[in-house]
Amino acid sequence: MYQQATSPMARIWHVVSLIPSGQVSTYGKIADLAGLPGRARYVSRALKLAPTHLNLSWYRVINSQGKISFPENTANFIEQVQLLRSENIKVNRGRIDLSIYGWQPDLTTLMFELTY
DNA sequence: AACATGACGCGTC
DNA sequence: GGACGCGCCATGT
Repeated sequence: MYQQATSPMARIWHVVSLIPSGQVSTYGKIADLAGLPGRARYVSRALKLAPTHLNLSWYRVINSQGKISFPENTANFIEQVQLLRSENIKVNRGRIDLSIYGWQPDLTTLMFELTY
């Protein structure tokens, strides 16, 4: 908002770290909040490249259709389902109800946490 | 330099 | 819902 103090990827990681437990967000929404509208694909790349020491809750990010983006029957898919369910999120065939679990960041969060 | 590839999104049919 | 097409752009070949 005042300057690009951090790299685009670092901003993405930051935003993802703000998603509360038990809730999910989407690639596109994360991109918007990170100041990268239209860059959903970049978010997926950022998650893949995220250093493990960040302990990022990558599994809280799904696609805009409310579905897990990994193909079913892949290790990643299985793991994501387990992690989501461990936070009491209902997952049916890779689908999550965004109207129930979708993260709705409030103004306070945006103003005090996203002042790049 | 040129082309292909994504943990994507959106409009259209 | 599903299947395309197109936009997006950093990376890899």
